[in-house]
Amino acid sequence: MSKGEETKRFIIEKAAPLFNTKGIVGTAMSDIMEATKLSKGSLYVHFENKDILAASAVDYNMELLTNILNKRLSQYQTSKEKLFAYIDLFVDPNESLVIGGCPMLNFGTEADDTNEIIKNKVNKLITKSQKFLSDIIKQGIENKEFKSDWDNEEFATIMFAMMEGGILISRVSGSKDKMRIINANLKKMITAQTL
Amino acid sequence: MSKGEETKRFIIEKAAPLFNTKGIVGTAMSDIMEATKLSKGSLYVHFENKDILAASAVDYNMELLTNILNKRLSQYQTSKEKLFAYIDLFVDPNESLVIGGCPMLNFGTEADDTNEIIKNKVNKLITKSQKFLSDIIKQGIENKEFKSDWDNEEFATIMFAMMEGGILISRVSGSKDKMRIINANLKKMITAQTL
DNA sequence: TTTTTAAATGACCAATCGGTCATTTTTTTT
DNA sequence: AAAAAAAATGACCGATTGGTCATTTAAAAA
Repeated sequence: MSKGEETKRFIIEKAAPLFNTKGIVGTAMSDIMEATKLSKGSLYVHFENKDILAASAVDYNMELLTNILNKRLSQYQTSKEKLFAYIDLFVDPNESLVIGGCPMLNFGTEADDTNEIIKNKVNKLITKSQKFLSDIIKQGIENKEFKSDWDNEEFATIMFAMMEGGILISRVSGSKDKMRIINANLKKMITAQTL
Repeated sequence: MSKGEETKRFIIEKAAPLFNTKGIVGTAMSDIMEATKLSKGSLYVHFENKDILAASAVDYNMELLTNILNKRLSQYQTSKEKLFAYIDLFVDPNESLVIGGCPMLNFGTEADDTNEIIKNKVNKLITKSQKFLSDIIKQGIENKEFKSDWDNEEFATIMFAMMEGGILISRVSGSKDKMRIINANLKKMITAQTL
């Protein structure tokens, strides 16, 4: 990796948690200068403007979440174990996998009415996340782990929505109480479909 | 209502949808000047600073949502009808009851890490919303509409989380497809508890 | 109707915003 | 080691930010 590529990556790594906690509009270039200890001119050597830097940071946050998820879930064998592990990864939204919380929730709500590019990025990851879940279930059905008539795509949507809603509640209340309820109920639903 | 009170209310009414769509940080006083056609000085006659105006606008958005909900649901008699009506009010998050979408979702995600005052306001309304739902269920149990062993508070949490998650998905995708799935499943869950 | 009080105005302020660029410093290539 | 290319700097820019205030205008009280 050349010096330039190294610096570019370094900037993204430092900027990503800022954007995810303070929002895109709420994060100033001066914030990133401070976090990186780089001059303003240096930031603009690597990024045309703030929007492009923000988009890179959004991508980074999303990749980070995806990578952590893939890594942790690869340890488990059965589909049920994977689903349970997925659920458990989000028990405490105040100890988030990614600094600032779920980037889909954060950037999705900020961008839905104001930033088409970011909105589309979020939409893609949400779709991908649901497919990720429905694929695990599909596999489980094929392996005779789950009932064959379980609607995998429907459950993936429900599970995803419940968890995002749970993250919102937990982050705002500062407590994981409600998330625990959601997690327990999701597991109950999965168990009900287990053979 | 005195002239002053009238203007103050007018400013809040015009500012509320701006804050709910563009966010608190993303809305400038100049935006509100344009929306109200009032001078900057006039805005500051009625509000000490932007934060206080924003807080008032957040309150207004929340009251608006609460009032619409109470009004629409008061038409229905049975608990099941009320729950179904509640669900149906949110089938299309892109035709939102309040301009800009759900204020709990919008302000909650913006404020959770940056604005304690707004975060607490959102937390209160989320708690209240869940109580609103669990009270309907409780009433239904007392009226022998629902099974007596149905955990009303748990279901209220699940239902609320699912709907907020569904709103996020629908707003970002621009389609109500996933919300339809969520709505149908919530109704199925309720029906399963109906005597 | 006169007096008092409140509301509205818009010029003005310092601070900060995103962004540029000539110059210097550091890497990389030759 | 010399030459060329890339990276880093920081002073500087115009525009916009939230906010103030003396002055004018309008509403409320006497």
